[in-house]
Amino acid sequence: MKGVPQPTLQRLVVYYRYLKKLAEMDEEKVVCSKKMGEDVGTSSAQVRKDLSYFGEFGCKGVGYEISTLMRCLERILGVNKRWKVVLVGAGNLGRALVNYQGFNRLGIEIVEAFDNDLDKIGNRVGALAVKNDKEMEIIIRKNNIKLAILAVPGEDAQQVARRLVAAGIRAIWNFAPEMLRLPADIHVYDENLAISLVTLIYKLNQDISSDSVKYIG
Amino acid sequence: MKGVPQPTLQRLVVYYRYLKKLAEMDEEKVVCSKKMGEDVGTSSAQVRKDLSYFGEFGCKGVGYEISTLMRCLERILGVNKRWKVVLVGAGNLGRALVNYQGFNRLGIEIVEAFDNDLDKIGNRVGALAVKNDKEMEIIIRKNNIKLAILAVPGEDAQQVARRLVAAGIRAIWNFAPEMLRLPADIHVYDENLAISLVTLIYKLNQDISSDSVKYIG
DNA sequence: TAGATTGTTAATCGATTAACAATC
DNA sequence: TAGATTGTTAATCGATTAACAATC
Repeated sequence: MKGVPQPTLQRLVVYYRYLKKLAEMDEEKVVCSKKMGEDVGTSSAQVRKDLSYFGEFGCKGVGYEISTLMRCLERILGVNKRWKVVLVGAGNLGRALVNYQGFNRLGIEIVEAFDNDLDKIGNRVGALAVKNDKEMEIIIRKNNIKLAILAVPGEDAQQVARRLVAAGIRAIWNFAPEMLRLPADIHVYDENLAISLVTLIYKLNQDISSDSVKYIG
Repeated sequence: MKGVPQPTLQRLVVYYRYLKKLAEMDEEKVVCSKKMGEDVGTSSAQVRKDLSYFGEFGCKGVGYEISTLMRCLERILGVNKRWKVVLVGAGNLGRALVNYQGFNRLGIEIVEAFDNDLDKIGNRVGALAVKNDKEMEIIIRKNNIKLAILAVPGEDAQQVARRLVAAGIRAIWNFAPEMLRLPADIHVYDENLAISLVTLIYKLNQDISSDSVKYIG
């Protein structure tokens, strides 16, 4: 149950969503790794290998029972439970995340939103009212919240992150373009939108450069 | 210039942002790979290796001239040019992306926003007015736009993506939780927010499970 | 039984790390 | 010159792929 590669974990989420869709369509009871792989864009060997980190879920010569595997993945990933989450930073991105559908389906519930901007405090964001971030620590402690979404400006990120950890937060989904320096046992996922975008621009730019080489040479 | 690992590319963006900050602070003219690595959370060997894919930028015994390396990375990544981008899907996420600062700094300019929802068409999103997606193809062609942000519901994603490609789009930043099936020469970056979040939940859940083992055993 | 498909082992591939000669 | 640091080569590590025995 330890040493699961990060790529495997990410594919597991994809498998889970795929199985959920299959289950909704309700056409087949069983799916094999070959079909799964083709449908989600990987190989059958990869699918079997990924699952093998967690146990045996299939039936040789037959495949995987869709509903069973789905529920197993649900438990493995932890999305069978409900998770309370706080948002810090009620800017454009933060507001979009609160309103984003699809988190609910994964058992995520954003229960509070905080900001330090007096103009934002009190505003509605989805079903929430933005609260003063001074209340942050108390509310996080009282509700025993472990997961936070950090969507504050880069220059505030480190300081806010430390406050979150001091208040009992154990995992941070970080949208600020800053390296957070936190205790090693705090889980951080850096969601760096600029990185994603620039890798696309790089490839686009490569194409164009090699095109012009064609014209010259 | 080919065969650059994706992780290298992503770190290059981090180095670039780091150097920009150093340049703004204007304290040192030169930085060495050791300091760079420590400050951005990797090793000096990794920094040198990453750069070596593109040439020689340093001075043995000295380090890298900050402003020079910055400009080199700018050109390598393609962010020295301005890139026109269209947004398709003016929901919460799409609107947040249009308003997101930080893209501008990377030379990205979102020049049009489209939607098929009559309630959204005509609304302002940042400085843009949302247009009917029926006009999409014509406008993309006319302005010779190569990059699109796809923020439509999952069920529409495949069909919209095909239309974008037919209109001349060469790279898609895909926020829809769908595998796009497109010609191999189209660049797609899947930005899957659910995947990121679930990997955090998995780790959080692991912690909690092993905690309870502690109490039992 | 014959055909299909799993779970796993071994082989391959690719990225990271360590070490060091070159040289400022 | 002595100390520092690059760029690169070789060693290591980790993930993917291929192959196949087990078995439904």
